[in-house]
Amino acid sequence: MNIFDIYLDKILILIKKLSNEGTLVLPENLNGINVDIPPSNFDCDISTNVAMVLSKINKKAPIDIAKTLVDLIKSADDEIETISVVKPGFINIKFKSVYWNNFIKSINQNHIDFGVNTKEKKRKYLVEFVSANPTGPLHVGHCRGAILGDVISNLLIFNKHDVSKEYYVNDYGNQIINFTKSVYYRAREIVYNEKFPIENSELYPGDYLIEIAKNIIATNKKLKFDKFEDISKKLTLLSVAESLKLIKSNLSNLGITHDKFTSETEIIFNKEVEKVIEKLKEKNLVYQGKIKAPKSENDENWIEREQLLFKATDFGDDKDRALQKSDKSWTYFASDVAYHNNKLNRGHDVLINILGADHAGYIKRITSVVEALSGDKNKLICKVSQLVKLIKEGKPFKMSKRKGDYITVEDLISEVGKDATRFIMLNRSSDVELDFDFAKVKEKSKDNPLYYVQYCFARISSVYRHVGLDINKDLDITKFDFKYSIDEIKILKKVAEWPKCIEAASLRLEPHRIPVYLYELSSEFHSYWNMGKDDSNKRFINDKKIISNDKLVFLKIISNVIRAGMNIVGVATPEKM
RNA sequence: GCGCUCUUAGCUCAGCUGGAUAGAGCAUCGGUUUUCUAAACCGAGGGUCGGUGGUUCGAGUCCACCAGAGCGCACCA
Repeated sequence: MNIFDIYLDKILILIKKLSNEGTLVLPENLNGINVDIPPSNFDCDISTNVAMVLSKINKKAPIDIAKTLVDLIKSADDEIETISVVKPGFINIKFKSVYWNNFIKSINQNHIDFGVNTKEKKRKYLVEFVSANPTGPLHVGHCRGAILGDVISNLLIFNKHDVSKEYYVNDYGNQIINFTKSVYYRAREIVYNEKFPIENSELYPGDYLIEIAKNIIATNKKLKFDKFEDISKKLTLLSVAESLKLIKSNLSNLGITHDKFTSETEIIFNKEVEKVIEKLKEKNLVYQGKIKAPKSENDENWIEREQLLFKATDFGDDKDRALQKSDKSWTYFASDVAYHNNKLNRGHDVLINILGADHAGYIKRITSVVEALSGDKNKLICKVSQLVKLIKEGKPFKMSKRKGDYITVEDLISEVGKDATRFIMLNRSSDVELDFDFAKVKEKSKDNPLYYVQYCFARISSVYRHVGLDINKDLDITKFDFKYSIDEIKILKKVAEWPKCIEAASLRLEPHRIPVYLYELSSEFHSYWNMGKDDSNKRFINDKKIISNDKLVFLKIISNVIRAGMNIVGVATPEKM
């Protein structure tokens, strides 16, 4: 629990007591009451709106309610230095330094769990992310969602939940056939010296297919590249496997590993689609019918056909969705329904899907189907990551798959590095388009927030190194002096916000709050560090090369929060820079 | 035409599920190194939170409408 919640509980107990005594009327819902961080221009530590929330139902001015509460709060708590009522009716509290001393003591004792959200009960999560078609290496477009999914998983794991990270392999359908054909023609190019039919727009032109073909030829000496139909099955397996090898290596370069790869082909082969459709039929959610043309669409182009449909409109979707194509084969949607049923059968409490912006239109139908199968509206949460606008040499860089003119994850990592990529991609809300400027990401200055935060950790490490200690080892200190200055307490107040940051980030699955917080904390620290230039009392190591226990603990606490945050983000905390 | 996401300082963006005088960075201008890492710090200027209404003690935040940007809208995956 964080210090704000602890105080909120105190206030709730107080007003409930007053309500029982009949001196205060409480609304049914107390959720509007909160304890928060006051704006920086007020000289206080926490602030509550309780009087304003209670004002209406008690038919009293907020200020008057606040005044009566203030006396009661003050008399019940001897750690309060000042408590005041401010304009609209806020109650502001400033603690004595002993309060912060106790705070430090408590996090120094259980530093490993500091920040972990203990309010939520432990649950089983399944996070599906990336799930890019296995037709080649990952490119920059996949990157943001990949990192988002990975960090959401880290965040849930940090909060002690059970998490399975999964990749759905779309190794079935026309795109895979075209991909396999492309490998086939590349192989013929090598074996028979036959020109690759580049004019065929269905085929994949990328050079990486040559590598894939070479690898397959080298490891399958007996394979003859004569008639495509004769080897298509075998070649598909081999090509997809090669592709996945590339993708896994890309992911590993980004610092990402999945726990499970589920194959679409396998889902279809195991008749899971039939089974789930049977299940939906029992619920009367599947029927043979026609989809109506959208109003604006040209009627001439619209082909109406009767096919097997899922009643997505029962769940708020704009149209019912096709499960079967006219040749009776399953649509992508049908196998995805089966895959989600498969996920549900494995007993997860919550499913999370990370999707790219171009798949946002798909959310309604898949959440509908999960609701239909599980009876739970909130079983599946879809998180969309918006596009990344690449900027190179000051200009937007457009990728074109046809020209083979796109930036792969490999290019990206070798140019700007894993950590900078992860930190920058996460530093913004996933709801917003992101500018990714190669020049800026590579810059080693405070323009680059990654280095700014890492530098903070490195400075702390440096102090420890100077007094012969290792920042990565536990501190064995039992004796404290507990004399912290106003400037140090200011940083400790920021540290106290860490659990709140984690809570907000995990509640809304918004990991960008973590880099934003780490930047703010680092900023406070750098600021303090520079005070040491004018005031030697603020230097960590004194003239006699001695550091106080207070300062050692102070640094330790800050470094632990930074390390924990950077671990969630998935980037390093170097001791020297 | 419909759906989803977005619109906050010159630029890039935060804003903790409705709170107080809306915050950072970049850019601009001016300062800070015999001392723990200057990849740092301090100061200055810069705003009709896209627009109009509404909800209430209180709106950048919620609702409606409008404008603009991006993404999507059949058996592709």
